[in-house]
Amino acid sequence: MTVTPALLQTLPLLQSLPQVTLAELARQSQVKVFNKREVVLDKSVAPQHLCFLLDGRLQGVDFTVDGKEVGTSFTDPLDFFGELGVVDGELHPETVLAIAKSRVLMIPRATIRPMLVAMPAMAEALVLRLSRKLREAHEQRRILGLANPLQKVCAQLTILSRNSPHAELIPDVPTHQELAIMINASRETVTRVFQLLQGKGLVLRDGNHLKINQVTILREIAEGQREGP
Amino acid sequence: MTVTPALLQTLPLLQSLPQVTLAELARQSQVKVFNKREVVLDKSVAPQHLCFLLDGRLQGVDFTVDGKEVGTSFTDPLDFFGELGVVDGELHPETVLAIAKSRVLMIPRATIRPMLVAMPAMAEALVLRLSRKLREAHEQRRILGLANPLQKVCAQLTILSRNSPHAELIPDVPTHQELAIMINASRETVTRVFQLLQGKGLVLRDGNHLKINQVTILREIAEGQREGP
DNA sequence: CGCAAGATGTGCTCAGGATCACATCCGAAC
DNA sequence: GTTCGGATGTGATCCTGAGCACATCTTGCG
Repeated sequence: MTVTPALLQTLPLLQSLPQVTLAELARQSQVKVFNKREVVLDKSVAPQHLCFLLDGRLQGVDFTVDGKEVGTSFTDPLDFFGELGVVDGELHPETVLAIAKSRVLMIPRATIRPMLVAMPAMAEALVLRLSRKLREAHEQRRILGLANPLQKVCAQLTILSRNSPHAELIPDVPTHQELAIMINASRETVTRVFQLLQGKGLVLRDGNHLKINQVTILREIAEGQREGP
Repeated sequence: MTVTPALLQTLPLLQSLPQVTLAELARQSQVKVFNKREVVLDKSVAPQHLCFLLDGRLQGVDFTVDGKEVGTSFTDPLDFFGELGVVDGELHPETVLAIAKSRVLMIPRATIRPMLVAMPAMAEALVLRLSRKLREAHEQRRILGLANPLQKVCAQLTILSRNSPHAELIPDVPTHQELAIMINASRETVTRVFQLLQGKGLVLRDGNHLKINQVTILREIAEGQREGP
């Protein structure tokens, strides 16, 4: 698949670049398609590309020695990932998996890294995004401190909904298992929470998507201001 | 207390700066002393300073509505914090508390922010440090997925020891309560784990410090490769 | 030196969620 | 349409760590 400068310009990180640079980047970039469950980036390798998710959904996961999985992040379309390895040359801290069919744009490290440090506008955009990622990590950590699985699920759904183009609809919604590892809960517990939420008409499964009826109520439950028995 | 350029030069982030700039920064900076349990940075305010910990130890904490506390990070001497607000102007995501008597150097946002974006060497240093903070957040998240409190405590101690000047000695060691909120455990559980570790002679409390006998063994326990019955 | 506050140590109880074991259900591929 | 693998739904059991209630030990401080 060919990459056009116009496509690159839709990516927030690259918006400050002049057309000529975009054209050059486009020539060096490639797009790969990943099916559900395919590995996009492995924990044991140093990423050689800065990656942008065009569509679909990815999840960052990590494994403990006994095989248990923890989830650290979801990637939404247009966001980038793999930047840690690009920046410092170290390994990627987590494995990135496709949890829905996804298209990923990849720009070689050798091309993009010099720009990231030499062009102040790009450096600033990178710093701002890294800062937001840190804020997201804090927020995710906060969820893990919540009192019960109901609150945790609601908090996680709130985040997913906030990052969606339409707040009331979460596209390519993660499976119960994928949600479970994000909030340190078992798959069955997440299923039981969903039964409760669906019973109350707060969420509705629609094929690959999840409709949220009132995000506000979910947020209130997450905050512990509303009960769910 | 007066701030000297020589002091500033000991800080990794500022090492690339010329003497004249350091002198100017020194004039604008101040050092504050915080006693144990004092608030260094509040979650509800946008930081107006880039802060460097000179000595002591700080902890980032967050609160849930029901008053429960979660801990997100420890700050070791010479590291900086408060950069998120400096960079993007938003609120600081966590409250930073002194958990030991600490000295903090503060540089006004208005002075330092322009340098951070305009000087490529500083921008790169900032990007590298933000990247490392993200890696640290991932690692902390990983700990929360471990199977039992013994493993979690050992993993946390391993990190503290790794960041110490001497791997075998953790200065200003956090209290059981402070450790507990980092690993999502109760204070009592952490106490019981410490009893076990001390009984085996793996760690030794020495006033404000903690001596670690063999970091390797701790790491093995954290990895689940060694039992602790 | 003695006091008070905070930190640590320890037993007991109990609930909540992990785990296991299945029974559906659904959707993609053929 | 059929089939099959993954996803979801649900009960029963068990066990760990939270929570409570104290006792004891440190430490800073007047």
